[in-house]
Amino acid sequence: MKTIEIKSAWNGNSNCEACSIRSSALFAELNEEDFSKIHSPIDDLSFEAYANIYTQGDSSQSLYTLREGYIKLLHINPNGSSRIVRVVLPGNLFGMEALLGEHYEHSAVALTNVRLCRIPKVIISSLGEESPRLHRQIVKKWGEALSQSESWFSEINTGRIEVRLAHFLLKLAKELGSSAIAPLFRREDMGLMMDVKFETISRALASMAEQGLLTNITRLSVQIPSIEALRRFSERGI
Amino acid sequence: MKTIEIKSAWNGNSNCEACSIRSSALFAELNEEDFSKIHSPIDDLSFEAYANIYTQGDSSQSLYTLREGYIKLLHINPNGSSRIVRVVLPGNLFGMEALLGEHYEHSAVALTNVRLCRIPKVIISSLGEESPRLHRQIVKKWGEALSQSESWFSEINTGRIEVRLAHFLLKLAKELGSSAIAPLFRREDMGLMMDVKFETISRALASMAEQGLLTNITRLSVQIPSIEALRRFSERGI
DNA sequence: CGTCGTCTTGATGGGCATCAATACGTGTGG
DNA sequence: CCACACGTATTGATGCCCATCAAGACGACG
Repeated sequence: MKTIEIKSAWNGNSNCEACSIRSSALFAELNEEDFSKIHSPIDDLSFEAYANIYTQGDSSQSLYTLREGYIKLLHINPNGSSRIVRVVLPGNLFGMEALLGEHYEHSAVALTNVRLCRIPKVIISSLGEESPRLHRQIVKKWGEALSQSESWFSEINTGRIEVRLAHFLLKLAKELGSSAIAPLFRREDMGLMMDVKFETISRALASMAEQGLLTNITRLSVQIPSIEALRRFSERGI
Repeated sequence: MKTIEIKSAWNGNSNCEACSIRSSALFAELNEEDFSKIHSPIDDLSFEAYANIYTQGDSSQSLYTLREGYIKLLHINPNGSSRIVRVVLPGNLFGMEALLGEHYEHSAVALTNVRLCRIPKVIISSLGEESPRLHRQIVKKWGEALSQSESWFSEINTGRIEVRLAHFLLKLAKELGSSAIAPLFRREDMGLMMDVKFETISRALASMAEQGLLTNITRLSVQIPSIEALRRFSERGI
């Protein structure tokens, strides 16, 4: 039996006022006076790919904002099967259930190396008493999460697998002129997101490469020679 | 060509302080003083089954709480296909995107005859300035919506269709001792929720009746002779 | 270089889509 | 009140897409 080592690192306490992603993060609307009211430490943490951030059912003491990398949120069903309910992108908030209940309602696992900020929920509740701005921002971020979760499922889980994969890639692609590069994850993870088996993901990628929609498929990324062509494919299935 | 008549009725302005579902609704935490600050009218409306409440892309001026009946929220994809992203149950809040942006991000359509309250968003923003209680309640309701949406998809969209249908029925069933009765909707709507065609829903219902899991299937409802048996089936697929 | 985990590719079978025909229910008009 | 039309639900036949089982390739790492 092998011990599973979860690798993480503490990068210090966050300086939120100077944070590079502050404009897109939770504390965007806070001013200097608000920051002076933050006393509990906000930790800046790094995790390696596949590390566990928290597990469904854990006592929820903090919520998080993702700075770099990708995270999957998975819901584990009573029968043991699991399903990826959301992919967290940089700038997104996750673990907000901490504010409501005592336990996380899903597990958060790193898909890549990640860097994130851990915000103790006591900060939110104490600061929330005094700062309507913070509450507004939470409502806004939360709403974005809901709407991303809904459109994620709607677009990633309808139609033939190749079409779904096209939507998935378009959501994550970083444009470089008319072409682009999109990250890939473990085929099994991608299968959980789109509700197919990993072999099917593999076949779909190969088939789309044959059609000229994708090139240069590796474990971790894929090139999209023409975003326009892929978008047409995703909309019309051609 | 036939004109489609959308039938709705105005039941008057809501008296939120005396509302029967107030404890589970948005204004649960407000006190008398807060209510005195509400000036815009909150309408109490009724819609017939299949009526449109609002449409994706409409200018969003209000959010809603459902009092009676069921509502489907559908997301319409760029390619024209649509998918039910959430089913709204009595006491739930919907249309919260109104607070964030200028347009609704999905359409809301009545599955049955419904009764609901329409809350202009100006109430929330003006009241929100002064009442942290209301903001807390919005965050809470919104979080419930997110978590329902996630668990909805996770449990209703994994596995064989009969298993998914079992989860669906268990979520909506009203217990009567050891048996129960669950509402059904149009087969096409149910198909959109579980991502199958309406014929498949029909076949699944028939097959589960043959197995003794369901009896008395009609257009609008179905009897569950043993909730326990259905739950075992939903968890183990037997 | 060998092992292990992951990815790819092949063969077969099952579940759902699709097309089609029929049955049921509700409302309309004769 | 019955006949008919229309929307919805059921049931059947066929084919496609994906799951499953299996074997082999590739890459990372000790």
